[in-house]
Amino acid sequence: MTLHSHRLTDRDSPIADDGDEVRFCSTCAFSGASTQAGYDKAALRDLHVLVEHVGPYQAGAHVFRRHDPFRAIYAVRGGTVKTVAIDTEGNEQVLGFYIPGEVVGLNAIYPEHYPCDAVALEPTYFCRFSFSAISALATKMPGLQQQLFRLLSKELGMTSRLAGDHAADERVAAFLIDLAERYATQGFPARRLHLAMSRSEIADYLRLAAETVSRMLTRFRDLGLIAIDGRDVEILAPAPLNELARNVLGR
Amino acid sequence: MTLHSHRLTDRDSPIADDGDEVRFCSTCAFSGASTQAGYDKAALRDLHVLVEHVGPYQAGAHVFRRHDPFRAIYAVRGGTVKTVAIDTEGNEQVLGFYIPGEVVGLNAIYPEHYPCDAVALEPTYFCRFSFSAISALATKMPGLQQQLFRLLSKELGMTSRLAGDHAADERVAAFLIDLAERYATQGFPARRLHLAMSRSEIADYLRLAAETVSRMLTRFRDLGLIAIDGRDVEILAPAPLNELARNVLGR
DNA sequence: GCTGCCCCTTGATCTGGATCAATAACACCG
DNA sequence: CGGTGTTATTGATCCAGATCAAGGGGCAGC
Repeated sequence: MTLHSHRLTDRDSPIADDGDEVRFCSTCAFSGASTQAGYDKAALRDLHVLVEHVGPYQAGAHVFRRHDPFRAIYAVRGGTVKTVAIDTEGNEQVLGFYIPGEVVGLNAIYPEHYPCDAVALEPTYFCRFSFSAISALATKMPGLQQQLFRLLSKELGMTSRLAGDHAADERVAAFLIDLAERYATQGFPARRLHLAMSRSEIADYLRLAAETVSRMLTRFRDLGLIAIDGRDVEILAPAPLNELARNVLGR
Repeated sequence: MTLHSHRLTDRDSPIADDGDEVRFCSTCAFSGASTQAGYDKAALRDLHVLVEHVGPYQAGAHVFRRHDPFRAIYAVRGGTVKTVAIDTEGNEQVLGFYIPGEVVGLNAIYPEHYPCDAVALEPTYFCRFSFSAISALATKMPGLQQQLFRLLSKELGMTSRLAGDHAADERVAAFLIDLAERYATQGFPARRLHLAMSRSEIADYLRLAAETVSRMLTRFRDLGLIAIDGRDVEILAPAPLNELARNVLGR
């Protein structure tokens, strides 16, 4: 039905048609910005004008690197990205995974340099927005300003929930539930999901060992909560998973 | 020299004089907003008009509670606050400590309800800003908008650094260094700090047990890195502490 | 000055998840 | 196809920090 669910089944045309700008934007992270506070045609055109479509970035390619000067934020159009901070001992710390409709780079506003790397996990396309341009535009478009505030606040909430000390099973359950919900928001089926990231990347995100993630998934499978086929996961029993995830997701 | 350092030595007059609005604002979280993009006198007056001075909140008093509808953000004027999320098992999860010049409540923008409690740790005063009013004003005052973005992004960075998996000694060192630096930013002496929070609150913030925090402080003392007198801490050897804190603080 | 209540420290044990180690299941490619 | 590198699973052991337990110390109220 939507562009995104279409993409899931048609890997040969992985991005939305750029021709129809308005329809394109309805699937994007800033869709709410225009419709919210009354539809300002001119402002909406400004938003479309300042966007640059970039990609594809192949799996493993860097979208930006730590210490690069902050210029732009990236809305994922298709594909998946991770943001990673690598500490002095070389441990990878995954800060987040971003799927279509989500925005990468907001944590660079304050330091004015990206504090982490952004790496594509599969061929990935973005809308790139110059931050100075989009914040200038936000001045004329209260809905856009509001949307930026909301995006930042949302990510803040997500990050602090992840920061809590939770048992491994709760973390893994929360990861699955959260990802499934985010895909659902973008119009993907809510029960089946494809993990673009490795077990070890999930572990680096959840602050667990890859072995622990694997064990938890196996346990969930043995309990009949999920079905696993490599990186394809089907959620069979959302209720008990939600129960596990509850504390992590703050409900 | 500044109002804040004055307060440290004069506990009887714990807040800045409200009479001199401009001087007051020069110590506040939004000081950069006005001076940044050219000084707009009218806009600055708007900012002063929309602020409400609230407090004191006594130690233990709630500033807002989880699930309260989000209306305002609070800039700490004097005192200390913690934000806390309490999970279903009753474990306290401290999300942050806020000292004068810092802003509480930004994580409520997206959910539109406060996702945590805010509790004063000592008698505490705030500037309260209606969020709808301040974001409306931000539209006319690019510097203010920028400041809000920066505050959100800064907190995002802080939270995700805390979320990393770091050893207990690294966490505690980072806590001390970070707090000392934040006090220093506000004009307090950089080497001596008074902890407004208990060991157990520090532990709930760092995701450690209170006993572990205590042991780490003792270890640092035995190593000659700090001097401890109850809740007063003096940093004797910043270099090794910084070294420990490095990975946590992302340097 | 005494009493009760926290908060803090210190010591002794326990445990969840990390780490180490060994296969197993792939995917890619010549 | 089989070979090779990568990713995932499963089992065995270990350890940092949690938990349990027992004082010690400050301070408010009486």
